[in-house]
Amino acid sequence: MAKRESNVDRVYEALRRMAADFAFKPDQRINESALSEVLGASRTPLREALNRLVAEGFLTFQNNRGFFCRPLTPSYIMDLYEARVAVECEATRLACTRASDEDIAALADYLNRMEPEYQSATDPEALLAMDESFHARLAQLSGNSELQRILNNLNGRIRYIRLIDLKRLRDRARGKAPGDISAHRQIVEGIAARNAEAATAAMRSHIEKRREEATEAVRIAFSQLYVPDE
Amino acid sequence: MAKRESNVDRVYEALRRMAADFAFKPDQRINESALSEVLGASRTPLREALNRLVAEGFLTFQNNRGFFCRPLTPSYIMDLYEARVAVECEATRLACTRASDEDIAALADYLNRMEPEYQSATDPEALLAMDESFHARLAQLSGNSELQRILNNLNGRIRYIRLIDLKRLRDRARGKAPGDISAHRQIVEGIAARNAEAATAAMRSHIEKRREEATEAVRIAFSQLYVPDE
DNA sequence: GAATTCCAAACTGCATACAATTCTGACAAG
DNA sequence: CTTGTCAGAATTGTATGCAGTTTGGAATTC
Repeated sequence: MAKRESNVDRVYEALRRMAADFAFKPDQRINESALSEVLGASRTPLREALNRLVAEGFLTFQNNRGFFCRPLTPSYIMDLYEARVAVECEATRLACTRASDEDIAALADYLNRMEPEYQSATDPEALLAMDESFHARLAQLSGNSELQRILNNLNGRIRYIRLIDLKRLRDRARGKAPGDISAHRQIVEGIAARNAEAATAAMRSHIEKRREEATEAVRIAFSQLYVPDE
Repeated sequence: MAKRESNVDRVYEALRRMAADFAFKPDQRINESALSEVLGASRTPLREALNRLVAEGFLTFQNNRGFFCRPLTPSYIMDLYEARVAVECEATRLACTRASDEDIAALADYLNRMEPEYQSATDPEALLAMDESFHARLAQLSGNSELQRILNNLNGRIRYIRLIDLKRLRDRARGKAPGDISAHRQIVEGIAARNAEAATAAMRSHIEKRREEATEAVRIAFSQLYVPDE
């Protein structure tokens, strides 16, 4: 009887996904009327959802001109990766002093259970889902919900680029596992040993390795976004 | 002729300030009609602004029940302080390798010029403004606008507690300067020496010293918010 | 041909109206 | 005294309409 989810929430979820996937091209202007028809809602709830996404950095807004997709530039993506370093390293540090042995063991266990799938999966979407899931679980060990919240936001905006990055890893190293689970394992070992320096160093180098590919990944992103096929 | 600022923006700014100052009491339900009259706008732009603030963590939202002020608990405030550590330490680290000598000198200079005012000021609002300004400038030196954005958001939500904290410092140490500018100076010196370890360590201990007071500050916050006078 | 002006069409900004849901408190039953 | 129920009041959810602004391109000028 009671509607569990409002129209705004539904529209918001749909838009977040679209914005994350760059269904709106970088800097593209968004037509409210057209979009409201596609989403089956009037402009009022649509605009409420759009405003949330502006506040989260997925979209931008200009007075009397409406909503636009966020830009896509190497420096923007670098900023996001650097912010991830900030958030995830601190989360790792906190996990070292705060997480229970059981919770750490559970994360290590998760890594072990996932490994076969990790090794065999070739679908970048699946790989990314597992990767994000690991990082999210780790952030949970920090016990800090703000860090988790920020990380979730950063992940949404960086997702498209990480997907490209994973695709490249797969294509470059045929036969080798694209997801370097060893880096994840190293981080968890550091936490298990309650060695904050080792754990954060591992996390930092893990993320920064990906960051270095950002410029190239952005270039590929543009070619994908503006070329009709595949 | 052209309106520079939309109604939504004006309402948003007003609401952000109100939310930061806990003009809405923690967990208090917000009445849209009443608020729209106070702010001189209809519910449509009001709700758009409210949605932005939900996305930024200043407010919460429940379906069919409307908007509520964010809660105020020690653990929530601790989380915010810890997130500040994450963001500001990484910003400091980046500043060490990235900021120009001139920019670092300018920050040191700002600190010197502010010192007399810092020492003499007793108004917590003024002290906090200077403190926030220093931290914002430092974040600028990182060259990372995401870190700046996140810091700005955290500062807004933690502001009320920091204000109380400064008031306590002033009242406890009569005659002594409440703003310990020495900590700030130490951070800048670390950056000037391009010594990331020293600079981030100074930043970390600076913020964590404040964090330790959080529980007590929250207690005071509640007594202020729910007692008529003072 | 390039730059400028101007107008109609398209779009955004916002108030309002009404439907849907939740809240309040009076009353009844246990 | 507590719990349950129910109708009316209050509040939120969303569609719609219109005013104000921007946009795109035809007409005009240099």
